[in-house]
Amino acid sequence: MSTRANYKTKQKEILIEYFKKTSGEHITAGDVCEHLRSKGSTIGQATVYRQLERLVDEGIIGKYIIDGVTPACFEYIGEGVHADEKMCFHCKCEKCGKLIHMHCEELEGIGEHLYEHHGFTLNPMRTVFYGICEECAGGGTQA
Amino acid sequence: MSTRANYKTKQKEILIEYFKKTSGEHITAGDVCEHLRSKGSTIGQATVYRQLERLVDEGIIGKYIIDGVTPACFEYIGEGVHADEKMCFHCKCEKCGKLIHMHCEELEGIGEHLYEHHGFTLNPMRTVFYGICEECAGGGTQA
DNA sequence: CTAAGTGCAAAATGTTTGCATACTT
DNA sequence: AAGTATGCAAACATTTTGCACTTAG
Repeated sequence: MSTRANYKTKQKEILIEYFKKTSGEHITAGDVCEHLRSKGSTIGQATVYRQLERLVDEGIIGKYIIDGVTPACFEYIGEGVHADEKMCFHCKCEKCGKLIHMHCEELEGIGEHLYEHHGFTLNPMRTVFYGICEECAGGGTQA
Repeated sequence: MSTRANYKTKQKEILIEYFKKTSGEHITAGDVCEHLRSKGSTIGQATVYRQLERLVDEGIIGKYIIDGVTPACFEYIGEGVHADEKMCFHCKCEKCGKLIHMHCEELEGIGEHLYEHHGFTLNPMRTVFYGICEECAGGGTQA
């Protein structure tokens, strides 16, 4: 957990740039590879995965596991900034598959509750709420 | 979503029995196959996966996605009973990998909150909270 | 008898790993 | 120069799928 040499490589820069640019979007490892390929600045997928993992560790991006079949997706968080400031939660609709961002103070409370009452330090970055989104629930039948 | 003939097959019975018996435990598809193999009543893994999916649909078992690499795990919920009664949440420790059951009324509140304020119908069955468990956080260095 | 479920094995997919090479410091 | 990151391709693990056969209704 500390064997992090952290060289400043071109590939890492590119990845960070890409995530910074797509801030707010959910990017999969595949998306990254594809995007890079189309940009000419190809990066081996092994490197992509390795750097992604590292960037998550460094808190630069967040990783969200959707369902284990669908590839995990990543999202820019910030470089120096700490996530506490945004505390962004995610909700995944089980019907339409949509991933919803959610900024909510009430929800932030659960983090505290979990800590105070259960000794569990919640990582909102990785936690995804599953359920049915408004459209799918109310709307009725959907795609 | 309704092409469910639902025959009463031996395999299905066996699976339900197994989950009923292991109520409270987290079982992976692999666990099921392995267990069955050792019991002599082998069931093709394709069937296991297919039935597991079905049982989840029927609300007999719940499915929990852990990290996308680790196999998904399942857990008995009940046959006639509806999950609302137990509202069991799960917390996954990112360090030791432990999956913690959690019965908590406070947390149940978030379901309501999500619905009332965000129109999102939470599925506690599939939602897993990620973070660091008490032992790993307080204890210090761990396995 | 007909439709549905089963089982085998192969396929598909996302992610990880080994090793030689290129690059950072 | 020494150590790290990269890249390719093969390896892995889990889950899905095709198809012939068996079973439930």
